[in-house]
Amino acid sequence: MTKIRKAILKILSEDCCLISPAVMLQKLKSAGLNPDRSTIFRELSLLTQKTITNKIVIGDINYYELAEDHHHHLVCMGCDNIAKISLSAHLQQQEEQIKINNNFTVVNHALEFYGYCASCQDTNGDI
Amino acid sequence: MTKIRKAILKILSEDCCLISPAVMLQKLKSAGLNPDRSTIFRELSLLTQKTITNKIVIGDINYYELAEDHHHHLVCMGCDNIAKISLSAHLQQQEEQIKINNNFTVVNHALEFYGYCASCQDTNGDI
DNA sequence: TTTTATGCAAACAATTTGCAGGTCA
DNA sequence: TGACCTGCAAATTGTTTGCATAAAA
Repeated sequence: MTKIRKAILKILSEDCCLISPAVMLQKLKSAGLNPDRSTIFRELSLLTQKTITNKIVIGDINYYELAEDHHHHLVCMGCDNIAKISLSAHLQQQEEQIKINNNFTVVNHALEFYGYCASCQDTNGDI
Repeated sequence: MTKIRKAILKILSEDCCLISPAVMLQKLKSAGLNPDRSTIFRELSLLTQKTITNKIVIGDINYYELAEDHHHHLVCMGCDNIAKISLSAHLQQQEEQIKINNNFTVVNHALEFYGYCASCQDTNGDI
């Protein structure tokens, strides 16, 4: 448990939602650390390998989030903002069906909704 | 409507599921064309921009698929195979709820389930 | 002390861009 | 013709790797 790893885990738990390697680097710098980029890539992929974090790709950017805090995302195509929502209960049903119908054991899922948030709906007229 | 664009659309409709830029290049070569990589990137992002295709990222690989043939994916973490399934009816309900609860207008979504297919379950014991 | 993590520099791969020439309507 | 498409080469970005040093167990 090194300084950098501890700081990364702290940032992940505070920021609670998605964070990219680049932003992680910024935040570590703000916290007084100055790690190499490669260290961050190595650390985040290690954490993902250990299923402590999940990796999610949205619009060409790789994001990481704590696996324990599972949820889904509303991605605004107007302002690129990403909000959280949670539909896990419904998907759990689906996953049971998938086990039965497809003989496929689901261990994880990713669900993103793309569209327009309240303010971008206004900007673009009534979509 | 150029030769290359026509060929790309043909390949997309035949292969029906996900296709990466690299594989698209291979298939175009098999079809007797020899386009530059940049042409493929340009073409696929143009098609995506026109919402003719959707871009999906699974395991660090960018895939494209025809938007009209919408479905979801079962991604096997053992053998990396990707299968299609469809749960659209169920998600439509969710999208209406999102409109009401979050004032967010959904125009598209991506849903991938990660887990183990029938044969990989056997290989890994009873997961 | 033995393993594991880190920084640095170099290597890599996928994608993007500028530009000049070619193609399509 | 005028707009768009294409190939080529170069640039850019995000990520990975090898190796020597430093820190952790």
